[in-house]
Amino acid sequence: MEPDQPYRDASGRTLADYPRPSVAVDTAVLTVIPATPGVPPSLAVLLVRRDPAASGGRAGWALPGTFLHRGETLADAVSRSLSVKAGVTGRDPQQLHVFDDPDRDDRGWVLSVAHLDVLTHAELDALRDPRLTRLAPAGARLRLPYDHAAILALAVDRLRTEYATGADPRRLLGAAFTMTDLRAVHEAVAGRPLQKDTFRRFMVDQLDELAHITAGRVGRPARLYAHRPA
Amino acid sequence: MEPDQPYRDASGRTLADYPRPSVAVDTAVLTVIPATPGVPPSLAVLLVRRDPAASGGRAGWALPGTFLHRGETLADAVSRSLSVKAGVTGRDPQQLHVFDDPDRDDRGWVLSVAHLDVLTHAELDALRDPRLTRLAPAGARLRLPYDHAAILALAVDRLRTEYATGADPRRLLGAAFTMTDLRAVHEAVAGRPLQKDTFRRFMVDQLDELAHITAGRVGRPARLYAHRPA
DNA sequence: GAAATAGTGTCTGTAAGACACTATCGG
DNA sequence: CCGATAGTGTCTTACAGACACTATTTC
Repeated sequence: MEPDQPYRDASGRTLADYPRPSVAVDTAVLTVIPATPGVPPSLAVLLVRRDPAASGGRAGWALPGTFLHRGETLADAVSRSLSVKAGVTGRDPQQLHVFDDPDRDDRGWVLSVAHLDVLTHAELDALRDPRLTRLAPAGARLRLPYDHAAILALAVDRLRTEYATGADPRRLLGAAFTMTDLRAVHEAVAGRPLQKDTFRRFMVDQLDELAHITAGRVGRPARLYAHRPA
Repeated sequence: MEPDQPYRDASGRTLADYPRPSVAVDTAVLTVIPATPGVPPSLAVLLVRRDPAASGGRAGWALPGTFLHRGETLADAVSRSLSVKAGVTGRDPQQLHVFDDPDRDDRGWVLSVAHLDVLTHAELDALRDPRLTRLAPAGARLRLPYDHAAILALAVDRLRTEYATGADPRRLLGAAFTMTDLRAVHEAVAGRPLQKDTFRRFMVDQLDELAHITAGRVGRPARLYAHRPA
């Protein structure tokens, strides 16, 4: 990837002659676990077992991460780390922040670019390796190494901001859903109950109204909606 | 800075045995140039002369930037680049985004962390070296190298978002100012005129009302306000 | 008084929060 | 009919946008 005639500065040195940091990516993969009878849906984060060699022999759980390889973009590295460490294919990782404390990693000088990615629970549970990964409640104060607790907090905050502005912007719901389904997802992200009527009025004109109606369940059937193509 | 017993991974290699990118910082330093008779205040960005050696002999202007040195935080590197390249002391640089295209810099593999910093025109004009720097209108489509046009656009957007939420959050105004002064600054940042009455009603209860009044000028004297201590 | 600038009264439209009501199903 | 869930009517409050008015100065 280096040019044949590497660039040399005024003192005749190339970029490689100056000290460079290692650059890592760490990703908070968030999802919404669907409701089960009696349990509301909840926001969860994907954790992977820490490499014992990299963590000084200590066990534990951490956000998936990896070092950036030559020729890769950060998004590539995020996808690779999810694929290798969790068996999961990422969708659209989004940068959050660079953690840059020179002493944050005792292995050396390591910058970490924090990312957020969002997957449906179906994708995540079908793909992830249960021996290497677990899902933990994203709202809880988890004990995580490095800056991972801060990354998680940033990621949840970012996702909440996104979900406050529109209808399921990360497409966690499928092709057809009821207003109650949509509200349940938004409540899981927000971490608090939302008003039924206000919520509906805000969302209804951002969605396509389908002709179909739910049937077979208790209570009045619900209208079905779909995401607007946009 | 390296520990005496460097960390070795499963294959016995240290972090330094893997390829690492160079990491740069580039900063959009924004300011508001005060009104002169007949000319409204305007948002401006600080540009520095490009190092001809680094730009293949081509002249031109760019955002100030530098490479990250060992032991430095990104904010440190931003401050250093402003100090060395422009003679300016930065205040509170804020990360915007990491530009990570592996081919974005023809000198090699260089990541750039874009930053925003904001200074008063007084600070900037007292400190900056006019032979090395100029102020350019931040709204214009400037021809800038690398991703600098994108960085500038991100920086302006971020500043607009900040100024939409409160009264002069970056403290571009001094200890006492009129509502018209405040509105002029917000209009320069927003890049469009704002309603006099709506603006006042939104701002007035975020400020401390001073006892003093302007005098000596044409028209009704104006009440003076100060930033609330926060 | 005229020009200029500062500041306010008030109407309209929109939207959130809150509450209670109506609608339509299964059993 | 009852229980359960879906969906709406409507009141209150708040606030942005818009317009026109009043207030206080210099000349």
